[in-house]
Amino acid sequence: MIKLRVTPVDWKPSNGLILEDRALETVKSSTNFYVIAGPGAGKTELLAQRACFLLQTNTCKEPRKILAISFKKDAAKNIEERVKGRCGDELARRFISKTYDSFAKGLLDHFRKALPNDYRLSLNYEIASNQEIIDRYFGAIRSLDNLNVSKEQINNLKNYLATNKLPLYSGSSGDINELIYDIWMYCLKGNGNKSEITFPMVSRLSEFLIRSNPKVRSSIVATYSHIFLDEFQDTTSNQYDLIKTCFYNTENILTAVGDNKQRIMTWAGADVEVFNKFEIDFKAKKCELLMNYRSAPRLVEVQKILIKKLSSNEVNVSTSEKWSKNDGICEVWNFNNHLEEAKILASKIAQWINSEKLNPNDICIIAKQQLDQYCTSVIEKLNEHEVRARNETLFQDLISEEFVHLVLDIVKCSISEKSRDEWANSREMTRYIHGMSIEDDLYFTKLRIFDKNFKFALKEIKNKFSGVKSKEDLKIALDEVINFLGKKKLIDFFPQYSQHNYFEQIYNKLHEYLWNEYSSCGDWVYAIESLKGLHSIPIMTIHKSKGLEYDTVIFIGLEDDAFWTFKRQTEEDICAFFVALSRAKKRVIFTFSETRINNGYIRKQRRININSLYQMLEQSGVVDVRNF
DNA sequence: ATTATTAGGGTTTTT
DNA sequence: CCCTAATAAT
Repeated sequence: MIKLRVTPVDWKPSNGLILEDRALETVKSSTNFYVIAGPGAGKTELLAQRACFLLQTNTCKEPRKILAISFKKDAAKNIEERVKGRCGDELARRFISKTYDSFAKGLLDHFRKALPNDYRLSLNYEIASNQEIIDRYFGAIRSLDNLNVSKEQINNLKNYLATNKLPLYSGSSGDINELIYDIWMYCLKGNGNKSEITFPMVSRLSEFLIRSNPKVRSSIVATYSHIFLDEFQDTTSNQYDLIKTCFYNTENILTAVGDNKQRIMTWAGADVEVFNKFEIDFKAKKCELLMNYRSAPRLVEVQKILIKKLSSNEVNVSTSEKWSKNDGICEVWNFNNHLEEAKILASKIAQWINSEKLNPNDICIIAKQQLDQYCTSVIEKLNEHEVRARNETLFQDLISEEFVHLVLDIVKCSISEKSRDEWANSREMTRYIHGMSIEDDLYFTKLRIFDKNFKFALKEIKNKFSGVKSKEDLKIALDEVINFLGKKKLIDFFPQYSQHNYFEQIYNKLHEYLWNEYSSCGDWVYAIESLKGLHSIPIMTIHKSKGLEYDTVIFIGLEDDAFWTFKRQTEEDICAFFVALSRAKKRVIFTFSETRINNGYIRKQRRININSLYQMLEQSGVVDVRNF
């Protein structure tokens, strides 16, 4: 096979994308770098371009790889797709995009036997939540009585479990260190010889085994020549320790990107100092980007006021040339009560969808938290306008599963001829699952047979799905898909499904949710698209919205009650507000309602504690709308 | 049995 | 912060 190589000097960003000079420098950099850039600056795009540069110029020398680490599965998927799209599947095979947890767990599973004796883990260990482990420990092993530990320490116990590097200090009888040590030992010993640990513990074990085995470490160092770290501002000490143990004082080149003004996870353990640590430990150079390709100029003006407040220096953010100077709408809408709010929002949204030809998923409804309390009425009123809106949280864990995607792709391309992407994806995926390798001498013969079987299976699947009359029928049809893939092969390919009932849980949920969609429209293609969220307005918390963008954002409830943490963590809450605001490309509406139902009580809403947020809006010329 | 006090929840991802 | 549920005190 001929491989086209580009010299670093000749290399140009693909898709005609223009990068700021500084960004281009980072893309081609051969030193450790960190990129600080606000919303819409193209941080992820920069990483994708850099991956293309490294692969296309063979700066990341074959067969070495690029390791990209993100927090969320969809973010990891997103950057992987961009790289595939830019430089093709062949080169993208050396681009490994993972979440922190899958990276840590992958290492642990591969090198489990190299764990130091005291921290041996059973072969088929299980993942549990912090709370589960703590509850079970105090339920079965120990009472709280004979402990020399404060109440606060007990409350924060779940945060302490994986705070420190291994090996643990075993403490003295009854104190916090001994307690933590004992819980660790309880987890490792586990239930009937099956260890049970949490994800943060996975990370700690992984870090420990790499630190204590130079050979393991050097194999990681040799595998990856370049490392990308996305959303770096939210990195915890635990995660940073793992990265540092792997790559400190090596030839590997690291690139971290992030934005301190979008740090909204310190309450969950994000390390405020992480960029400084990175700068010192890895002698990393800093690069600041000052473009906002996402938001219209009026919205960027509002963002600038917040940036000034958060960083106490003026930042001159530029906007994309596609906008006119006065583009962008930011308003506060005031209502007497939540029903009036729901009614007016729904009719306005329906109007936008019709007059501006927006898709429902060009619009996002955001609340600080407790989506049921803030958004139920709007959903009802939107339904009256035949606009669907849904709490995205309820679907996220389902639709982010690779296996769910595969099943939906297979069903869609069996039903509809116009599904080339789905066909190509599911064919490739199924080939992998069935263990077909291009290195096999009989590959092409096998491929012919495979394609024949695949075609036949699609036909069978189509028949089954076309005949579905009830929820039970759907189960039979889905089983047909699983049988074709082979449940065992599926589990071998996606080892996470070997956890005791993880697979069943997801499969049952898929069955139920897909049935709900199908029974309301009677069309499989539409049902699948709906399940993926293509026909509804997503509703989410600020935290979920991080990293996403929409034409229009409606933030419901810019009120004291929603920002009950404001006094305690003012800066973090201003960041949260900034994140919500900066999701919008063209228009963002904040609502304030004089009263709101909370747990069945009508509560008067105020804007006293969060007055500084309103001041900033006012300062940037945002108007309070009262009459509609 | 009634009232006073206290603790907990509410923003998160991950195989 | 501010509501609820559980527990303690009267």
